[in-house]
Amino acid sequence: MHAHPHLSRPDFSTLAPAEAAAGLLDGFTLRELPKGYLLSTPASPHNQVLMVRSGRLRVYLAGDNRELNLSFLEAGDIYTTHTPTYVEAVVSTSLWLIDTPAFARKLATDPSVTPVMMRVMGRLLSNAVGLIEDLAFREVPARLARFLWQLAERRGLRQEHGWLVPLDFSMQDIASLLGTTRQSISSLINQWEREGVLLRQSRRSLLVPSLDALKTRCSPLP
Amino acid sequence: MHAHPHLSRPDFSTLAPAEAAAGLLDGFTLRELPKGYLLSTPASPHNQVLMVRSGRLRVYLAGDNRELNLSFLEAGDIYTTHTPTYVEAVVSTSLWLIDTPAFARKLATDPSVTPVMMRVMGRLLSNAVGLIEDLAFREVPARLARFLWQLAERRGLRQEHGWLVPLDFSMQDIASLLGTTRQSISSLINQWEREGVLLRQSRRSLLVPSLDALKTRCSPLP
DNA sequence: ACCAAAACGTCGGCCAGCCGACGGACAGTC
DNA sequence: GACTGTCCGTCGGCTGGCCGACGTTTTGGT
Repeated sequence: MHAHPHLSRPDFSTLAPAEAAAGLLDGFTLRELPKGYLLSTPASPHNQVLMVRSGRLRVYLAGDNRELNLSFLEAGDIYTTHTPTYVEAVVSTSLWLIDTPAFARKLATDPSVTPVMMRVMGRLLSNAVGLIEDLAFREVPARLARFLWQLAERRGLRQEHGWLVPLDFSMQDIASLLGTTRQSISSLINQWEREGVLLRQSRRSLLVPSLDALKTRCSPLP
Repeated sequence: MHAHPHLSRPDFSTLAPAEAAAGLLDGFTLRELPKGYLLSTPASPHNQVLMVRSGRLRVYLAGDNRELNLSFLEAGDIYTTHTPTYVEAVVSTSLWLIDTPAFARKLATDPSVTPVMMRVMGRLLSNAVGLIEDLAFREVPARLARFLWQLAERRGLRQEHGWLVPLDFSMQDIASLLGTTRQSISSLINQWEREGVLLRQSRRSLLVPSLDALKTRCSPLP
């Protein structure tokens, strides 16, 4: 199994602190984006490389009256607009930016940046492939189960009666991440709550008594 | 508009002949694969970088009794198994291979390889995003129209009564590229033939009288 | 020329899930 | 407290296209 788009963070443990502080961000400019700002569209001419300092970006594709979220980027996340997507600040966000020509020069002079960049692109690729697998092979319930399961694995807090899973996405957000509709997600979650797989804690968190119950729902129809 | 997976070729015009001959392939080993050989699976432990010399590779994902082709690789194509896919020789194939650790060393010592690799990964990413758009936003007829249209753009030969489009894929191959079934493709092609959009020339080529007829079928429902 | 295997054409049943619609529950804000 | 915007729950109708099935055509091997 490999990672889901929206849950993976860059692997900074492999980045020497000196690099992170000194080399890597040379040449980047710091920018503040207001909430709702559209940083990039598929049509925009020049690519760039960015790293989020604080806030939250949404990376998405848009089709005929429908949107598909590829990923949400938060503090520390790196992204490159090599690929034709929309990038939008969902809250006020500050980030470091550089455009591709400048970054290419940087790559040429400082070879230590290359492995970082390869990892970033590799991760983007894995995310994309994961989404393709979801869309092509899995039904909506399996996608949601996988999503929640991974969220619990990564962000869940062990509690007395299960895992407390923080959920700072609206149902519309989740639907767009999984390539389905708000209604389908809403119905599923409520059904699962009736079945005892989930307990709604607050508005923005779930309690999952047993991860196994989720895991069994990850496969098509056993 | 951006490229479809299965139709793009690497841009060697940007590669100085000296590089192509001398630097790039240093450290690669030449291998011959028999027809049907499975070079790589999602489970296989170590990644590699490869370039096809002759023959044909199929890159695909497998799900529950279903397969999805990401791409077919032919002479000159470069690929990296950074991402968990199956790679299989559909005919007897010869290729240059190197594994990632060795390639990483190469990248570190010879910075001129970096841009080539970035382009390759960028292309893979664009292909993946294109597929996601297909699966998420477009219905099957639109996917097929787009596929044929791009094939005609790239490989089509101008003829007296239209474009002659070579088609060295079986219908099953096309279906798997577009994330649908053999039956749907078969029905569509025959229907379009009845409507005069297509003429079957030989078994492995089509004659398209007007590309516009295809183009109008690329959008959902106008 | 022959036969097996692969590829193609077509039909109908069936269902996941999209879509529109509408009402209720929560914030904030004035 | 009323006013407004965003989010959530639920229902039913409708449909794209998957699936199984079966017959026909083409290919390739010996």
